[in-house]
Amino acid sequence: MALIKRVDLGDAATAALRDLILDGELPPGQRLIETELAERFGTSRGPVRDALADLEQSGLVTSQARRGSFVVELSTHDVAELYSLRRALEGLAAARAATSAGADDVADLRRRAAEIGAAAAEADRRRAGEADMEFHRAIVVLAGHRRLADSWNRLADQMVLLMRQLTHVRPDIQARGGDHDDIVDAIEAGDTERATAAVVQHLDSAERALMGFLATEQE
Amino acid sequence: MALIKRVDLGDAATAALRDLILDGELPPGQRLIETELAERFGTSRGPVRDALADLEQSGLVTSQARRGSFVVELSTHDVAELYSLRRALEGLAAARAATSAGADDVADLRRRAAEIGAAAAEADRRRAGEADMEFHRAIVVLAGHRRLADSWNRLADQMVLLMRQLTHVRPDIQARGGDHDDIVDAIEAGDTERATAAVVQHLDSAERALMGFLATEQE
DNA sequence: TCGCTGTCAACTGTTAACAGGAGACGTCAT
DNA sequence: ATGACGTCTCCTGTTAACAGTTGACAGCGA
Repeated sequence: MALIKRVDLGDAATAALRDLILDGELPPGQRLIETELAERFGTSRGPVRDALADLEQSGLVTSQARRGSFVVELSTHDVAELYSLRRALEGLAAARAATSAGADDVADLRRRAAEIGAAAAEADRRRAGEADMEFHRAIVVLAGHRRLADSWNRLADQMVLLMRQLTHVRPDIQARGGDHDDIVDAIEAGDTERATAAVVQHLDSAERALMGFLATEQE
Repeated sequence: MALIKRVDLGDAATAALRDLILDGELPPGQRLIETELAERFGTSRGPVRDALADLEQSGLVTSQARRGSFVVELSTHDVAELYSLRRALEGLAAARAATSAGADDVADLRRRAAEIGAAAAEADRRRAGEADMEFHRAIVVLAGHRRLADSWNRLADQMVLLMRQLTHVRPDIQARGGDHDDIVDAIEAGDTERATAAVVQHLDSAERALMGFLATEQE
């Protein structure tokens, strides 16, 4: 029995617009005109307004009253904010995951960590980046904390946009994996302190690598 | 020259609805009917929908598709989520505040801490609760971290709702101050580790007190 | 008495139309 | 040539109307 598709145009528009932005079709700084998007999606402006409001909360869009909406442009300052907040959130997530994860959860994490390595080995940066985000997302999900997940998801969208923004300029960034295993080990051992420390350190080095690249990139 | 008030009905409706909820006029579980609110605010349903969407992001309202919106009811599970996330966010905030706060910032914090004590001494729980939130908010603002502040503000709204929900049942909860001073001391000293630890410990004991109360309350 | 079915009212999701503000462009004066 | 002013167009904020769903309730049958 196939359920009948019961689309909510607002949600559909949100998903469609998010994809347009994250796929780079609408570049950072791009002005977003409600009527234009509505026509593109085949709806009226209502659902588009919903989508813009949603994505503003996700940090992908900024709105200026009576001026319009724009795809956000992330700066190095934003990178610093994103990573510092990720450390706080994912540190908590890893600790909780360490206490709650079962054997199959750990196996799943290992599989994901391996996927990152495999993609990196093939120099498939796109796939490696996505696998990396999925690895981190899996830990957040394991934490079993709705509000934590909500906050993290907003950052995740911005991270994808950030990567898009960077690889567009020069596709050279990707955290070499490796310490993903440390994280999984700590979670498997149920060691909350070490799990937190491993995640924090991992994110720290990722940020440093990114910042170093941006520094050389900018002058 | 007084600026001409340039109201955005959407924002105004959000503020109005938030006040209605946080003042307890719309109790937890209350069904929120768009047309009713629109009439109450003297607008059409558009701005009301904006407000509902906003407050859903803030965690004050839940929406079920085609079923309507409701004021959220917070459970002990939600309390646990709120406090664990607050520890993560405010721990980071305190650390950043410790590195960035100037002498006048510290003085401001001391003033706020004293206000909490004063209100508590007069057994004015309402005022003490508000002063407490403002103290914590001040630290978050000092952190100078937009995304952190955004995440925290969502939780803050839910905290106010939580207090409203509880003091309505039995107005007996209020974290006795005291360790607020420890937090300020650490920030003044510029000691990030201690600042984080002080905030975490403060929130930890506040949560325990609250949970203990809820445990006795429920049976 | 209990369960099923069909009707009905209410409310949400969606659309189309209206009004005012903001920026762009051309014109005019200096 | 340059700057100020006025017009004009486009777009957002807002409103009102339309259509489909949901839950409730009454009536019917077992």
